[in-house]
Amino acid sequence: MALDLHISTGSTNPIYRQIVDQVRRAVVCGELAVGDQLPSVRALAERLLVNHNTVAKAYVELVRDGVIESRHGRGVFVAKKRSIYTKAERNRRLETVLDAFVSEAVILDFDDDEIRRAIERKLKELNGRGREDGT
Amino acid sequence: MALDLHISTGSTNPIYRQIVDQVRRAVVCGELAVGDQLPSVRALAERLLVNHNTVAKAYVELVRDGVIESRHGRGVFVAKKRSIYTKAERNRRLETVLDAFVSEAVILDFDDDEIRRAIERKLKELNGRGREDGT
Amino acid sequence: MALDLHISTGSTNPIYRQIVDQVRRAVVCGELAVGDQLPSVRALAERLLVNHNTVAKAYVELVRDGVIESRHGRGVFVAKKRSIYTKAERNRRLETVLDAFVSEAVILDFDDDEIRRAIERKLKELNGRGREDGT
Amino acid sequence: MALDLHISTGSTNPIYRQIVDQVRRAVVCGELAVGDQLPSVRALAERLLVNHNTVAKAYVELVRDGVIESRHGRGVFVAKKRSIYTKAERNRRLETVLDAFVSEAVILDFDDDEIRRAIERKLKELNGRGREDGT
DNA sequence: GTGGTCTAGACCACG
DNA sequence: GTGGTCTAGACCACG
Repeated sequence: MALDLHISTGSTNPIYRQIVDQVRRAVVCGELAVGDQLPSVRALAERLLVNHNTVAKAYVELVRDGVIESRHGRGVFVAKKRSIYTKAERNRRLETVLDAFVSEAVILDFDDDEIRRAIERKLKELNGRGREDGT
Repeated sequence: MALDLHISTGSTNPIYRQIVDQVRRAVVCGELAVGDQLPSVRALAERLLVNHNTVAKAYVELVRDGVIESRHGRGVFVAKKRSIYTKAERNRRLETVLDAFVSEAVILDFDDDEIRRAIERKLKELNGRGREDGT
Repeated sequence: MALDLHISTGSTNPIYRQIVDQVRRAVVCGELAVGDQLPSVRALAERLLVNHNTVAKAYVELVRDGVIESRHGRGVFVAKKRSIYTKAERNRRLETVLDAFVSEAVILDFDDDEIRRAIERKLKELNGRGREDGT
Repeated sequence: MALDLHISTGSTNPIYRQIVDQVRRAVVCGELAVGDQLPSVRALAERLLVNHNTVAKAYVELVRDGVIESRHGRGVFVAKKRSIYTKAERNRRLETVLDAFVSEAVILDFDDDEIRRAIERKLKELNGRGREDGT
């Protein structure tokens, strides 16, 4: 299955962030499996109509987080999953995105049950797409 | 109940964003009712020890989004609630932050139950601060 | 004490790496204490005669590793020390630099005792310069 | 004893570097004696499943550093040991990798004893592979 | 003034 | 052909 990325230039979210997030999501969903090769920096840049440095920046961040690995001269591949961060650091990072999510939901005037249902829907969606539980 | 804001300078979240979010949340939670007066730009800046341009920027955004309104020469007040976003737009915005949250959580290797518990904890935390359920 | 950095353009080590390494070393040695401000991206770039993007790249990496933190519009500061990486990840990273060190030493024909003495000398040097043990 | 090389494609260390380092170490450790013949570029490339240009590049570097010598039409042999670097240069090079190693270890929050133990472990590992102490 | 992002284009290292 | 680094220069967000 070809990696399907789309970036929005009008967003406050920088382009390289959008790439990072979408690749991570593809890995989480099982669209990309361990060992799969990603498009080359230049090929992806051309496809997304962005500068190659922007793609490279996204790939560097993904490498640093252990999601992908770069084999010199050969390309970029999905890495074997490994735990990089301490429990404290993982909690710190979870808190950041949790805050962003719940605040935005509350500001948009969704109530607690709507938030719960949204979460359940999304978890089901992910589990359905190739993620074996007990991962 | 006086508006209780606290900003953190070390955060990646810009200060003006923190102000906007906390005011919005206070309105949603009922800590601030329609017609309540907010502190003046300069008073709030002084209290929070931030630049007054930063507070002004936050207020501009809140006015633009219809949360507060400025009455010339009198001050800034909580506006009558009006829905700005269509249902579809609200859902679209929720989906964005929901995706960001759940995929980050999964990448960080939290399982479904940990995610649910994190959500419950955060909701409880918010409800504790004056928000009655079903608000 | 002003931060004293020097980069060598002829090295195989990229410029941004040299900056990262030297800042880390300065933090380790106590030349930079928690809360100290680093030179601005542009000021440092000018001083080192390199492009500001190169300095920015170094700072981004230091932020990602939790060594420094960026306060928007104010500058970059030495962060409070926190453990980010798991034991396994720390070991993995140690192994990489350990291999590089010992291989090079062996290739240069230093014997085991010379290597031990070099390590002792360096540890003493670091402990003498503001690093309290039990850190 | 046949030259025992193993390269890891996933490493950040380029393949040609891995070959260079391992050959040098084999010479230092006595696994390869003066006058011993090395496998041909193509034979080694085939054995290691790498591009022959990669092996050639490694051999060029080893020749340049005086570790091996190529006898036209006959093959590649371990050269008579000669010191290329002055004492000062050897110390300078050791200092560079020593700094990199110790400061990374300290940043990763390993204490002095852990560093010592890591060194001992690595030295033992190397000595186990045919290097007699005092070599 | 501060850092962050992006582009266009170049050159290098590796295989 | 692959990724990595760097420059010069631009524009944006924040305070």
